[in-house]
Amino acid sequence: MASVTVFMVAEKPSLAESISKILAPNGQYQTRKSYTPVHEYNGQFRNQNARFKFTSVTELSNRTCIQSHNNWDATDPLELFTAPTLKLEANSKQHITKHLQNESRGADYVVLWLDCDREGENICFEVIDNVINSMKEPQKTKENRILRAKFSAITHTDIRRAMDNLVYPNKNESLAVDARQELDLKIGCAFTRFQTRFFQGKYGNLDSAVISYGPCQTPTLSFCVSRHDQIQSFSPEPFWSLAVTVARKNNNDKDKEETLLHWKRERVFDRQIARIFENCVKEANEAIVISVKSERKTKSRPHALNTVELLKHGSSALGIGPHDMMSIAERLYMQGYISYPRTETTSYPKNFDINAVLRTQQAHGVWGSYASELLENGVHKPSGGVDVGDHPPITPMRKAEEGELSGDTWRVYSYVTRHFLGSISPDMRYIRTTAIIKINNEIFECSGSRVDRAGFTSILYSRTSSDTFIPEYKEGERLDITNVKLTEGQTHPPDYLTESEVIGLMEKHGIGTDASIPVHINNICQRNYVKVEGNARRLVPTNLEKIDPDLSLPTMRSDVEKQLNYIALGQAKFKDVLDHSLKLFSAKFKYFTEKIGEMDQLFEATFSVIAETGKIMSRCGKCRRYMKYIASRPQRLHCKTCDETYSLPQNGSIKPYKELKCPLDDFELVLFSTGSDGMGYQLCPYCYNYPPFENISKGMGCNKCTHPTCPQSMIRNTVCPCPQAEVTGCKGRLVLNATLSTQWNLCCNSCNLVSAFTDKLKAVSVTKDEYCDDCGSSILKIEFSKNQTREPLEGCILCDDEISSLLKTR
DNA sequence: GCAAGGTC
Repeated sequence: MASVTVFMVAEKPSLAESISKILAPNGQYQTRKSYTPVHEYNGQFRNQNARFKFTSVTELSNRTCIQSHNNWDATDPLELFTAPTLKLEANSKQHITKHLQNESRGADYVVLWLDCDREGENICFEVIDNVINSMKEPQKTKENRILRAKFSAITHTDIRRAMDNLVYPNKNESLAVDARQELDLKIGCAFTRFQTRFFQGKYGNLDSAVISYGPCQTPTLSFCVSRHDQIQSFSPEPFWSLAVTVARKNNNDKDKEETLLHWKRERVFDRQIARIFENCVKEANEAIVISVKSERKTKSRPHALNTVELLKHGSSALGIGPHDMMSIAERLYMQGYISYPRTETTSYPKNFDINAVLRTQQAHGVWGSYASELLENGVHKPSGGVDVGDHPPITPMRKAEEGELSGDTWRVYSYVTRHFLGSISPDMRYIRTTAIIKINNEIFECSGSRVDRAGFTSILYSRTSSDTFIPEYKEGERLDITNVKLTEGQTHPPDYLTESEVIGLMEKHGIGTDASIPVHINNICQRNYVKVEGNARRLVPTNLEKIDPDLSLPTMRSDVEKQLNYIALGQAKFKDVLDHSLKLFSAKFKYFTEKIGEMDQLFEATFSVIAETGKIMSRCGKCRRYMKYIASRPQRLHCKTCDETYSLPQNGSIKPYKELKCPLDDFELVLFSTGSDGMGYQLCPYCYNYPPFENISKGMGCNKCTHPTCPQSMIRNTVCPCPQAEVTGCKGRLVLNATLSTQWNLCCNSCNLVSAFTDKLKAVSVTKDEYCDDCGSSILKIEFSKNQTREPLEGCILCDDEISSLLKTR
């Protein structure tokens, strides 16, 4: 019988392996090392003998970039909304692309085992793009040979069922993700650039390199800010409360217990009225017990552990921030101590072998006997929780003793294991007794509770809740009043949100995912919008937090999500939704830029205007007055008279330099030193050129070898693009310079006009003996720095729009 | 230098 090849792809290596284990006959397969491992086995597929090849992707995701609009200075942010976007390969993607192409060569079928959510569907289509041309008979394959496995848990039944019911990938769901990516990118970039530029040009002590905006990070920040506003606008109110103690009659003095009662009215806000109540109680001779009730109560064991719960507990109880928590959990997972730490699921899947996990902990030095007891007496099946079908809950995978893991790693492992044990332990049971006591006509109560069965609390908490006792009162019993006191208090504002509360709010409003919540919180901390304070880890906004309220509502995200849903369900076209949303946000953006004056007033209250900050540094080449140096990030120079801000190289110190002037533009030079090598560079803050200037200004050509027509430097045939050329008759030629390694610029050797590349470029060179067909200028080759992932450009500096858009002329 | 979403 003929044999077919079935090529299968999972989202990560661990999944390819565990699914192979389930599907391969007798769990037997061969593993071959490649970019990611490939598992192979023989079996049956659609009644044919088949060779299965199962591999995975890791970092396939494409990055979307906005072509030719990377220059912050040359692009109006509003243009970003209509600019074309590009899907570009991440560096390491080249390997995975090749890997997929090689491994799928000659395949008859492709089965996609990517996570069953929209992101997964989107990756399906990326995989398809990469394998389609390697498959046997590519033109025929599209419809019925590329198949999607839909699974919700990594269990035998679920995986087998998925294999027997293969479907087709859903293009609409994938398109919804494409739309989200494009929207997030364009909106994020436009607002971030505008905000950053606007405020950095104006204020001196903004302590952040960038003032970012995003549909997740901004609402996250706004939770913290609205609590801050509540606290600021809070005015305390005085209140009065009655504290009454009673004691049983007929008791000897020595064991006469006094019990503090709780006033049913709690407190009143009027002093006069409080006095009336106080007198009313003071007039009474005794208190009467009206009723005594005992109730059995239970506190339920926790659901199985998911990521959000782990993060919340980490922050509130262990003092470990979400970002650190994830890297610790990641490490524990990689070393095989715990299961996959990114999951939303809070209930153990049906086939989850709880006892097997328990057995791994039986010999544990701390909780081994507890685990054994559970095994003997039977576990308490967890109730409630949801199986989202992504990954099983977070559980321990193998035993680790305290000495084996260090510090926080051990504390996290210990919590994961205790939580697991707690989630299958009996509920906590306690008895609560409440006595209602009347004094004149005022009602008081007191209550106590006694733990009947500690249940899960004995393993999950280091301290189990202790009992509180009250005397065994009887109905109708009369008590002595031993003390009546009117106490005065003040209402307090709510406290700042704890990190744990913010995580809860994000989850509730659907902001971010289990994987990205720590990233968003980390972002707003790192960019100085909030600070984590105290052991309780409360997020307190800094001065940077004032953003337009309309744009920071958590509903911003969910409204967009609604639109995206229509795409996913096939009820709306990708383009229509995208156009609609882009138009909407572009209108919001226009409104925002017009209204920024109002926001500005808020800023003026907390920040000093740039002209009033900084220290005097060097003279401006235009007005000849002194400019001020602003040290807060990003360091820059500001000229008050011209109202201009000039950027400086970062990560180094700036000093005045001998009052020497740049021959090109009259700006005074500064000394830039990085400290690490102790070397200083003399630098013109305006054109970024550095000595020897005399060569440039004399039109001598190369500023390295000083040769007037050095081929390395001179763009031989390129006339100066200076706008005054026709008037001034400038016939200069351009000289190519590089200053401070990445700042490339072109300088006219006659009129000294400088055009600088503001993007970070790896290299700019002149293509030898190639000239533009239209104007005869030299052809320029531009290579971008690594992190830009842009293809090199080649073209004429005067005629090629893309190249000239990279240049800013000063 | 800018988003958010996956993965390592």
